[in-house]
Amino acid sequence: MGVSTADGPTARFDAFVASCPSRRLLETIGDKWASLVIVALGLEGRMRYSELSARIAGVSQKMLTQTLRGLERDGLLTRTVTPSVPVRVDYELTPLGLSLIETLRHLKEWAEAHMAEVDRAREEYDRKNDSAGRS
Amino acid sequence: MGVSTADGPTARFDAFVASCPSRRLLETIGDKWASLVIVALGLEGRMRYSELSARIAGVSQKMLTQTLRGLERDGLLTRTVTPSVPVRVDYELTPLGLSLIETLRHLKEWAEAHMAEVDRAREEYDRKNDSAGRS
DNA sequence: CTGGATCCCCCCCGATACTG
DNA sequence: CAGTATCGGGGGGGATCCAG
Repeated sequence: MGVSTADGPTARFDAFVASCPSRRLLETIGDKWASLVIVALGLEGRMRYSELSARIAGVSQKMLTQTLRGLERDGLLTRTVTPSVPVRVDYELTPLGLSLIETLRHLKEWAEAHMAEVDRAREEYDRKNDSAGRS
Repeated sequence: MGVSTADGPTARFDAFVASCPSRRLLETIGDKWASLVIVALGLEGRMRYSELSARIAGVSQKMLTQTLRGLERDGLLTRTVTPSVPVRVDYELTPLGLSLIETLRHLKEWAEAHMAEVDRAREEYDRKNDSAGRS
């Protein structure tokens, strides 16, 4: 709140309001671990907590759990507890989560097509600012 | 380091390595202000620093400058200084930056089509955990 | 007008220890 | 096996002042 005092003619394009769907989506999948969890589940189908933990190298228990809770809350995946000993918990994408994978593929395609350009731009930019510097 | 000791058969899918293009792209556009700058420039074409500052409500000078530098480094936009008094600086998307807008549109489309579902899922999730809570 | 420099707070996140 | 609770460091990012 505070960004847009009125919902009327003040907001010309909604992309700049916090409630804009696109921005909220970016906050979700822009999350480092969230997208990895989604991709992993998209590839493997259904995974246990320990499988996810092993698959996504570098994630801590805390972040994995936190990420899974968030995605479950968003309705992107389901959490299934099998009350055995020891407990078994499985995670699986919902149809909603599966549909998101299509979108992630578009991102992947752009990245694979253009990230090399980004690399070159970075090298050039860094080279200019490392040696010659400013002014 | 430590994530992938070997580049050989250890890494089965590159999406989980930090150098994966998709992940790097997500780090870029997942940045709160970066995507807003890109969208703004995509709509308006060419904008001055002050125009961007006014257009993207809530961004601080520091973050705006920092974001612009990052995007310039990535080759997504150009920075043009007109040495008048006072100085005038214009920002404009490069062809590379323009191509990224197409990708952002896919995100937008998914968001507009499905974010309502996410909202419903959240409400339901919160309602269940606010009242009944945990066992 | 554009933005660099500095201070500083907050929150994210990793590490560790403990529970069912 | 699958978490929760807690502590603490580090960095993101806002506010402010200053420079070109």
